[in-house]
This record gives sequence, C-alpha cells and structure tokens, in this order.
Amino acid sequence: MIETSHAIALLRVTGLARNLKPNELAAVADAAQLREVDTGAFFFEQGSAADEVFVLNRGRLKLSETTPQRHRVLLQFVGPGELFGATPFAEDQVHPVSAQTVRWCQAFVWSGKTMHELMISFPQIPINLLYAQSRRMRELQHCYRELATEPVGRRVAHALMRLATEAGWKTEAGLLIDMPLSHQDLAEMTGTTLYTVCRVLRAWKRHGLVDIGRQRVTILHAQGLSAIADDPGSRTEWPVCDAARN
Amino acid sequence: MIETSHAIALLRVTGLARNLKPNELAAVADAAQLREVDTGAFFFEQGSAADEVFVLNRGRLKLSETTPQRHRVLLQFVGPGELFGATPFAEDQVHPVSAQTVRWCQAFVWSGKTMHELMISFPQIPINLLYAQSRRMRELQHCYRELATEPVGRRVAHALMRLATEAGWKTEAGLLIDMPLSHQDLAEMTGTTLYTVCRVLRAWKRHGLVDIGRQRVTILHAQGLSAIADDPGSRTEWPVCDAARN
DNA sequence: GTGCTTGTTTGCGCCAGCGCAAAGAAGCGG
DNA sequence: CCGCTTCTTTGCGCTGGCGCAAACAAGCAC
Repeated sequence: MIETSHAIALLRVTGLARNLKPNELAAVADAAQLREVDTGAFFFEQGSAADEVFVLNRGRLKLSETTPQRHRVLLQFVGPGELFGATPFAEDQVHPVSAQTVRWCQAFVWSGKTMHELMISFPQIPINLLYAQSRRMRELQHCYRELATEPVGRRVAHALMRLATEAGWKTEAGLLIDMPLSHQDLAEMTGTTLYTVCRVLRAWKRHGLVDIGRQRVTILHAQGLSAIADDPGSRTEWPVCDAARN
Repeated sequence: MIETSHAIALLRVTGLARNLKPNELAAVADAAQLREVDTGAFFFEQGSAADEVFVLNRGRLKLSETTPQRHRVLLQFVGPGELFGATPFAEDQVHPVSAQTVRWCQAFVWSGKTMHELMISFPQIPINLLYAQSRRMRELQHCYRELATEPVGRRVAHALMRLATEAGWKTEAGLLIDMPLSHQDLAEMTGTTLYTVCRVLRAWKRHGLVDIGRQRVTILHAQGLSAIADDPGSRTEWPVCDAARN
C-alpha cells in the first residue's frame, strides 16, 4: 500500500516483474517492503545471513567482495530497477558480497520465503530472474575474460565506458559519470592499483580524452576511449609507463 | 522413449529436474533428444546461434571463450549431470562460448521453445535453473576475485584442487585428474601462460606435491596444495621465479 | 621401426605494472 | 579561517611474470 504508482511503474519494467499482468504486479508490489539507506551505509555486508531479495528503486550502490588479506574487488554498480542480493537462491544463505550505497537509496525488499511463494504463484517471476541472471553472468564472463587477457589501459577504458552508459550525464563539457568515483574504485573494478589508475587517467587527461576531479570523471572524447577499450587492431598496446613518462 | 532409466535417474538429481514429481520428470525426459559428440568435437561454437539447452549425461567438456586476438579463456569444465549452453535465456541468441568435448559425450537436448513450454508448465524448473545459475555465478565471482588479487601459484593450485573434486580419481600413487589436461588448458583457466604453468608445476613436482605427465596431472600431497591455494597467513608468497630457479 | 604432430621444458632478457613514500590539493566541520 | 581527513599525484626502484627460441619427449599414423 505504501508503494506509489511511480514505484510500481518502475517495478513493471524491472527484470523481476516483466510480463506480469497488472493484478499480479500489484500482488508482487504489495508483498514488498520499502527500505531506505543513507549514503555510504550498507544494505547488507559480506558474510551476513542472506534471506532477502532487493530491487533498487532510487539511488546507486556498489557490490564488492573483500578478501581475508583486505584486498577488495568491486563487482558491480547497481542502479534503479536493478535486482541485487538475490542470494536466497543459493544453498548457503550467506551474502558473498557487500552492498554499500554510493548515495541515498531506496529499495523494494522481499523475504526469501515471500519471494519463494511469489515464484510458485507466478512462474513468470523465476523466468524473469533467470533472464536477469543470465545477462549478469555474461557481463561477468566478459570482465573475467578481459582481466585475463587485456592490459590495464584497456580494462580501465572499458570500465569507464560501461559506467558512462550506466550513469552518464551529458554536460556542456562532456559525459560526466554521475556518481562519486575514486581512483581506488576504478582500481578495484579493473583488478589493478590506484597508482596505476592514476597514471592512466593522467595520461588520458593530457591527451584530452577525459577530465578528472576529486571522485569525478568526465569523458571528453568517448570515441577515443572506445578505441582504446575495443579496437583490436592498430594501437593494441598503450602501456602505462610509456603514456605516463613522456 | 529412447531414454534409459539410468539416464532418467541422472536427470532426476540434476539441477534441472530436481524436486519434480515422477510424471513431470517423465514429461521432461520425453521432450528431450539425446545427442552424442566425439572427442574434441563441439556441441556448439562461440558466435553460433543458440536455441538449445543441454544437460550432459556422459563424458566431459570445456566451455571456453576466444578473443579476436586469438587469446583463449577456459571458463568451466562440465561433467555428467551439469547444465550447459543455457543461452536461450538471454536476449541475443548467440553462444558467447564454445563447448568442446574432452572425450566422447552424450547429452540431453531441449530446444529453446520446448524448454520454455516446460518452464511454464512446471514452475519448479525455472526455480531449479535459477539455483544452478546462482551457484555457477558464485564460482565465477570467486575466480574473478582470485584472478584480480592472487598470485599465479595460488590460482593454479586452486584450479587443480577444483579439478580434483570434479574429476579426481583415487589411484595408488595419488589423486589423478582423470581427463586430458595440458599446461595450456591450465594457463587458460588461470589467466596466465603455459610457460608459467610449466614452471610452477615443475617446482611442485620437485617438492613432491604433484606428478606430471603428458596431459596428465596427479596430486600427491593434496594438503600441501590446498595450503598454497588457500592459506591466507604464513607463506602467502611463493613466487614463480624463486620456486623455479633454485 | 620412421616421421610427424603435439605437448613439455628451460635459459634468458625484458618490461608492464606494482607499491612505497612523500608531497600536494580538495573538501568538510567547526 | 584552521585543521583534519580523504583523495590524488609523482618519483623511483624493483620484480613477477611474460614470451621468444630452441631443444626435448611422448604418442600416433603408417
């Protein structure tokens, strides 16, 4: 009942509730709670018990995994309409990742039990979830392949391009990535260090490809970046030190 | 009708058909074809149209992705009872990976349309698929994290331990990984080169941890390997060159 | 057997990227 | 405005791992 028509409209286009009839959609929405979390706080933390499914309504958050040695890996940014924390669908009910917000967030929440009942009642739901997972799986496979085979520069360029599609904001200067994004974040996204990210970005700035500020990146020349990210031919190599040291 | 009771028994415990009633299981089995593929041949190749879902009945195969630059990444080995090629559940119906057998294989096959009908009729199926995907997702996330943060030695050790659980064969000498497995394969699994894999394995052989032959690895001291793979403390570093050059 | 293919081994040189250390610089709270 | 925290930048030295080249070995076809 608390859900506004706007929120329901979002749910409709979301992976979870696509192709549901209006009354089914209402049932799904009615079964949800809304939960709000402040900037920098967590929806859940790695290792904690997992018995809820989330769909983000407003805001943005990051899913990351921390190793025992305090290394961190940033697996995914989640934006409005996206599903996250769908771990009740695994045997051990423990969150493998942490979900930390990047700004104020609001999300739909279903308990594992509720969601299971909904899935039994509306077979379209597990099918939708399956599609969403498959898409995510492909993305992850792509990142894995990239990490295994591509040099850093490419990986960072590609990460920036993805962020731009997810959260790009057209300004007069260029395409601003509209969220706080530190070099550390980029490093954790691309399996490198903040030092290397800094050198890469600095070199690109010198060449007029991007503009950088504190936790802020603007893409000035998207085509150029794409070329670095994807172009399989010509300048396949643009190593970090060459770029940084001249 | 062609399915033997043995085959159906396998299907039953498989991710796909778990918790189905006997008559439902029969319907699922009846809707499947059986397909056989020789050693080294493909169930499907990267880039080809994807409109089928597979469950492997006998044999073993590998899923790999090749980049435009001819680099290859080995994403997963598939054994009996496991699902693969479940790409009809994504928008663009193109296989992102190749499925090459490692020995003679036999698999159940459903067309995308058939499977979709089955999923609508038996909601337990998409739920099962969702569970299977989630498990796989976690594995991939783990490999990604490992590739991003751990040194080669660890990654190779961990790959071997996983292979041992999937396809280990207890012999008098030790735990034989019961499939043809080249250094190249291991390199593609762990995001390194065959040279480095060779050096690592050679060093371990010298220390009595493993025994190596042509496309054959036997684990002699599983505990030692596990220590290298997982132990977060003590000898967190066992770099390749130190190990190889003394 | 002989030759061929495919996989393994190793020396050697090298370089992409790491990571410490230390100095800026941007923002925030009071 | 001041001090503190967090983020960014850069010099510098170093090393883990790459990758060529070339020899060796195991199996397979005939």
